[in-house]
Order: sequence, then structure tokens, then C-alpha cells
Amino acid sequence: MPRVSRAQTEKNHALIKQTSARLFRERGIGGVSVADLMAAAGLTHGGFYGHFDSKDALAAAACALAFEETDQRWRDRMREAPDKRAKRAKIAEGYLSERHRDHSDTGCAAVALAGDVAREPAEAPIRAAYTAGIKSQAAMLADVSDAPTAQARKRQALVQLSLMLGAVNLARATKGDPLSDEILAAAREFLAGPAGD
Amino acid sequence: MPRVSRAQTEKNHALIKQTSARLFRERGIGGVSVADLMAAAGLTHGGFYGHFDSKDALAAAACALAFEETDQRWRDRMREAPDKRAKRAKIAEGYLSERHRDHSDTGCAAVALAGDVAREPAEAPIRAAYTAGIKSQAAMLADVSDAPTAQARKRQALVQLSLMLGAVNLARATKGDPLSDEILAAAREFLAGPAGD
DNA sequence: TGTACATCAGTGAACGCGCGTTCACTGATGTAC
DNA sequence: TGTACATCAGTGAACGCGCGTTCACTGATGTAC
Repeated sequence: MPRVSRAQTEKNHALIKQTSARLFRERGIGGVSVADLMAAAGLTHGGFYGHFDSKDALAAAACALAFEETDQRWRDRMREAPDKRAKRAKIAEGYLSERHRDHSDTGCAAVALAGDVAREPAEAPIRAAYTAGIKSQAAMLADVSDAPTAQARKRQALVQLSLMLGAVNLARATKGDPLSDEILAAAREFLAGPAGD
Repeated sequence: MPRVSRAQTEKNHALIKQTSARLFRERGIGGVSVADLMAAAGLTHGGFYGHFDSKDALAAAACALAFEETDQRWRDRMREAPDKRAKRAKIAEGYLSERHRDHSDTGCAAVALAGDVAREPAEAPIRAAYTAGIKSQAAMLADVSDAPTAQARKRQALVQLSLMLGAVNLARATKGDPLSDEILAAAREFLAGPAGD
């Protein structure tokens, strides 16, 4: 079984990253061991350090990948909507759905990793990846803002992002109680309403 | 040193809870060991199980206490403001301050613990404590809403809470980058502005 | 109020376990001729 | 195109460490007389 073709090695590398991007979002970085994620990728844990320098380095790479996935989904959704207002609404709708609340493993990286990243030390490599991901999301939302100035568009984007992230985070933490659905509904209604942009 | 007076035992019990409420908010539940928090309370780790059944049980008690502290601070702040609009603004101001972002140990329990609680299993005792805390905060905000119906007041409260929590969570995760301050400023301005209620 | 003793809060060593990381080894892959 | 061999991706045992929890022990506290 050892010594695998160059092509297979690259596939394994990508698979470890993809698997981690999913597991870290679902269970948190501390909630998944190196052995766990290598097993989920169909490998044994010893080979991990041939692919990444450390679990921290993988966390940064997986975070970046998770944001790429999220960005791609946002772009796809926006493409379906005719104008800026509809694009904003399309994103909010998906973000604030019960489906998104219940599937953090394939959901938005920003909300799934916020709590973990907030407690990482300043020099942890995942922090840079996370901040870059947030900037990308904010830029996408600012692009579909109707506000007159660049500053106002950015502010609107940051408010929409904060509200969506906060609502899903709260809905996940209160899941099992009727309040969880109410939080999502309140945020959905607010962003769809007349003041929702 | 062993066998301490009844009064001292109660003080120790309270101290363990207070210390945990602070440390859990700062480093997360998984980021503090039983030995850590007993040492921070000036005790040795072995005595812990005389006070609590398990770390999970303590986490629930500490979460409840952290919410009590937060509630008390909100009540104090609201008392200083003349009307509902000013009360809402007062809460938002403090919540979205750089000071609050930089001091999670004494800050709002809802944002500090959201990520941890979201990943706890349904039967974990901390989930009930957390949901109760959120309901209390939502009720306080609904009480100072100007909306005409009870449902609208609740929705407004849930939106304000989600936005505040999301903004501080994001600001903590992006701290060190100028974006962090911008997120807080955007949310502050939005909640102070004409549509901010 | 004073004495004799049972209680039990806190101590610190120990438990089994899982963690991130290292390393000697293996044998298919890739290369040199 | 075929053979000989060096490379190195993956294996699995082992490393030291810290975790949550248990437990025999200690000696001041609280109680019974």
C-alpha cells in the first residue's frame, strides 16, 4: 500500500483538505483530531505530516478552501437573480434557511469558524485565512448594494453579513427550542423588508 | 488545609463558578481544564467533584451565571437612559465598543459562548442554560422596543441581538485587521441611525 | 463551657485515554541506463 | 523496450503530554454529651 503515484498523492492532499474543511466546520477545529480526519480521508494518521507542517497549517488551508466553496455558492446564487436587490435577498434567503442552520459542514465558513478563530492567538495562520475570507464576502455583498457611496456600500455589506452570521450562530446554539426558528424568521423578514438594505 | 468551614465551602463553590464564568468566556469551554480553573480559584483539582458532578454540569452553571452578570449590566445601563430609544442605543453602544470586543471574559455570555454551545449535543446541560439566557436578553430588548405589536417587538429584539452578536463575533475573529473596527462602526452606525430600531 | 469524636472539604497521586507529532520501516513508483 | 535500483508516500508503533475523573488520605470543623 505505501508509495503511491504522483497523481494519487495530489488527490490525497486535496482530499485531506476537503475532508477537513467539512469536519472543522461541523465539529470545530478542536473537535476533530488528526487521526479522525485522516481516517475520514481513507488514510492512516502517520502520513499527515508528509502533506502539512502541522494541524494549524492544515486549519488555515481548510479555512481558505471552505471560504472558496462558500464564495462559489454565493456567486451561483447571485447569477440567478435579476438585480442587486434580488441578489442580496437570494443570499439572505439561503443563509437564513433552516437547511443552512442544520448543515454547518457544507455551510458558510464565516459562521462555522468564527468562534474558533476568535480565540486563536494573533499569529495563528488561520486568522489571516479567515480575515481574507470575510473581506471577500463583504466585497461580494458591497458589489450588490444600492447605496450611493463606496463607504455606504461597504457598511451595508458589513451590517448584512453581521446580522446573517449572528442569526445563524444564535439559531444553531438554541436549536431544539422554538426560538431558533423565530430568530431565523426575524432576520429573514428584516432583510426582505423595506429597511432590509 | 483540608476540611474548611461551611461558610468557606460556600465561598469556594461560588468562586469556582465565578472563575469558570470568566475563563470559559475568555478561552472557551474546551480551552480551560478542570485543573486550570481550580488553580485559578486557588484550589487543587481533586476537590472539584465535591462541588460539581462533572465539567459539563459546571459549564451549565457558569453559563447561567455569566448571563446573570450580563443581564445586570444591561439593566444598569438601561436605567441611565431616559426613554426606550435611548435605552436601546445605550445597550448597542456598549455592546459594539472596542472595549467589549477586547474583553470577552467579562463581556456578553451570548456571543462568547455561542460557538461552543452550537456544537454541544442536544442533551448537554449548557444548552438549556444558554437558551434561557438568550430568551432573557431578547425579552429585555423587546421591552424597550417601540414597535406596535408584541410580535414585532420580539422580532425587533431578535434582529438587534443577532446583529450585535454577529458584529462582535466577527470583530473578534478579524481583530488585528482594520476591518475589525469597521465592522463595529458599521453596526453601531446602523443601530444609531434612522432605521436602527 | 469543655471534651471526645465523627464528619467531610480539600489534597495530591493515580486511572485510562486521546491528543499532536515523530520515526523506522515497506514496497510500489519513477528514473537511469 | 527492458532491467536495476533509488526514491519517497503511506504505515503503524511509539513519544511525551494533558485531559476528565477517581480515590485513599488528612486534619480542622462541627456535633454530641
